[in-house]
Amino acid sequence: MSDQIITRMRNWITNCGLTEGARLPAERSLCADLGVNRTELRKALLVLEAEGHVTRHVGRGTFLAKVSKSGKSGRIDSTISALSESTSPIDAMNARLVVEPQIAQLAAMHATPKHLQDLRRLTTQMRDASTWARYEELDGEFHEVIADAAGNTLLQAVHKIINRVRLVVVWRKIDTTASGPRADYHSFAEHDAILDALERRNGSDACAAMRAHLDSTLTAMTTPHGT
Amino acid sequence: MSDQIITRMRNWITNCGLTEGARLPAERSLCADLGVNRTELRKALLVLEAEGHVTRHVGRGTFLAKVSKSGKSGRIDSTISALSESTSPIDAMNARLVVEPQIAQLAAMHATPKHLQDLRRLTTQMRDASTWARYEELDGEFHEVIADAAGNTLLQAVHKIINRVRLVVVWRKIDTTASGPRADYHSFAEHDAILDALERRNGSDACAAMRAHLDSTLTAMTTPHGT
DNA sequence: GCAGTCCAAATGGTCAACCAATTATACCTA
DNA sequence: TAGGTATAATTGGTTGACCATTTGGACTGC
Repeated sequence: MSDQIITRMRNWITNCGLTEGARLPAERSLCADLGVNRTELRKALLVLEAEGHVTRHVGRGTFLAKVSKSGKSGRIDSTISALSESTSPIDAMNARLVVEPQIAQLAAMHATPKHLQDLRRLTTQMRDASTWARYEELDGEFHEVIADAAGNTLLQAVHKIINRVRLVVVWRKIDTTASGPRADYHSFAEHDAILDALERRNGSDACAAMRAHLDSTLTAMTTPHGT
Repeated sequence: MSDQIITRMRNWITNCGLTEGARLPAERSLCADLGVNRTELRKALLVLEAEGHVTRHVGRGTFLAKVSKSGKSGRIDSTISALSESTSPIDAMNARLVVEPQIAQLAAMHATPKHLQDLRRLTTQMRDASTWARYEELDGEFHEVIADAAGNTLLQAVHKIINRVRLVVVWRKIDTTASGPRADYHSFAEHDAILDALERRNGSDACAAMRAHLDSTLTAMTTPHGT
């Protein structure tokens, strides 16, 4: 499919080290380098031209237009805003339930001492959080550290996307006037269980503990939060 | 300039009164209506396809895309090119192993008769594929239909991202000169097993069958492909 | 040495015939 | 009549030769 060629060309452009305004290799040599025929390459170039990334002139060649080499985060941002328009809160939580337990399982294998140390620090800080906003911030960091510990950059990115879509989609129902989580807040013990499994390098326990944690959160979210 | 044709096509689409999923006139008649030759029209259609506004199928025609999908794909593309720079082939396959089995499990619950019918058709077509490229295309569609059947737009998007990053990252090692998969190709039975579990609405079986399929593919990928 | 000219090579663009997939239709058989 | 099968028509996709433009160097004349 030519869709793939377009992606490869985008990739090539960002990696070829050419600055804006530079001339690309001729079509006939470029398609030999990439191992595709000229028609496929021209299809990709046409799309890139329509997007404004390159300009082409007969007899002269193809040139890079001014492409802002924005970092990954900016592009992920636009993905998130697009996805959040068509995702329901339930979908977001279910997606989290699909990915995070297995991320925890991988983290049990690959977590470094630094990761475990950070997680221990975070569990302590969460217990001391005086506001819900502060707690949420620490909780998000807790999950991000685990995703990082899994050692898979693609899964880490997926985790980031899912969680940020979730933050956009599920509106905070937490009473922001409250002072903070009580000492017996259920998530404390659940976080401890996850961390304990990670320290024991027990992947299946970590997976189960993470699933229990998310289930518990989902239940709390869908239940009216009276006492 | 073909830029103008693209604009005219955009206007034509918005004014023609066709609803989403409707079929456009055939290229040969459309380019007569618009007074342009087929090459120019096809350039415009290619851009519109890359933008996600239309989809095209050999022998069937060109169709207006679902509006929910339009606009997202282009942005997902840039996300993919960014991610593929920092993802290893092993990471890509592992990410697939994390997400797809559970997607299959959800699909067992939510698949519509239409989904199952499409999957049955695809399994047949894959057996008849005369080239590896054709088989890969159908296989990709098979997995996409399952992701769609899971009924979770966020998971579907995640699945799409992972698979397209994988396509960029793991370079095709398949001998493109070969005629196509043999009749006893292992994936045939594995696809059948997945489809069978989906038709029986058995989520755990579907999950296991998908995992077995991906494991098998991963093994084949990492093993030198002698006989 | 220099300006001008010409021409060949290289480049992106175009076209018509052909290919492959799909669908519609006619036809046959039970 | 129902259903299957072969066949033709339709559709989007591909290919290779060819076209139009630009560039750069060789050549010429002064």
